Amino acid sequence: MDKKSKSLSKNQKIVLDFIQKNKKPVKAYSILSNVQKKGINAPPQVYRALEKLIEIGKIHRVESQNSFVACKISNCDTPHKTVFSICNSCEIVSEINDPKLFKNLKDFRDKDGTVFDGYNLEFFGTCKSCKNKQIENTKH
Amino acid sequence: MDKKSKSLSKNQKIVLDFIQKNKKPVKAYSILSNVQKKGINAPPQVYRALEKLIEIGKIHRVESQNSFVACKISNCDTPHKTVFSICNSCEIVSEINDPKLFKNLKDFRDKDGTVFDGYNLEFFGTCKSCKNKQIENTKH
DNA sequence: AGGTATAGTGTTATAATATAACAAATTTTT
DNA sequence: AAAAATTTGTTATATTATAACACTATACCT
Repeated sequence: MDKKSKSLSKNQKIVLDFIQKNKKPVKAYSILSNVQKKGINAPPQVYRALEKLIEIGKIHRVESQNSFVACKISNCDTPHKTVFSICNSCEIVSEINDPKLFKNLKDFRDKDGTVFDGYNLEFFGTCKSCKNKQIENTKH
Repeated sequence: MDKKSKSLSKNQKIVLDFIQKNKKPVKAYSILSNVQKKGINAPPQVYRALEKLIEIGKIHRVESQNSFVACKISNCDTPHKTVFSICNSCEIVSEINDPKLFKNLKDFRDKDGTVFDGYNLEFFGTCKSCKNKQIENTKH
């Protein structure tokens, strides 16, 4: 049994469920309006669930978007160590799981030798699909 | 002459000046209240200046804090490629300029081979000074 | 099982962060 | 000097997030 899978509360389940259903990251108030039929009425209920879900690593916060996305890494035991690629055009976000990069970041320490508890890395660019669309549009 | 140093507008100078005076990152509304005596009256004036200063690389946005900090890298010609260390305790932010890490990030491409225009990396931990204070407090 | 500590809930109000929209002034380019 | 582009000043409002408080459910302990 996984220590982290203590079982979520009602609101935590509702919020996680909604986030997992979405391929793209979702915003807090979008979550709110989508789960009101399930009995979540006010922002603090959403933000509390988000806080907990982030803490246990089930979701991540995409800082540059103020949005939230489900962790895609199975059996994720490393909350607060995240790498994303973000398309500047369609804003789609993918979680990156690159062992070499992961190791580089994990082992990094600064000039003082400080070790870090966590990190968040966001790459920005144009995703393949958007790049293709741009090329389409160039053809007169 | 540097292409980027086109000369800043009045509000841009005022805002940059204030950010550069501060060792810690500053928040937009803190900037506003501190430059009101210089004739900047409303949020949009601050946010516009911030937007431009970020664009030209004079300042960076610390995403996890919604705050803004002057670029510490002399002759910075790489806006949107930033690495910070952030103390969880005192929230002080240092810009990291590590050639090896820089190269790793610059050269990184994802599974599709996509090259990225930029990135933002934020490391979280406890800075030396805060760690020392914690040890002090342990000594009954 | 009963007591108590911990975590979660529901609610109202409000704080903090950020942008839209528009008219006027300034600077840059031609 | 006219046209174009940028910056300004302003009001209003949108978006994101938290404080505070009373209450309820769950876990945990001997």
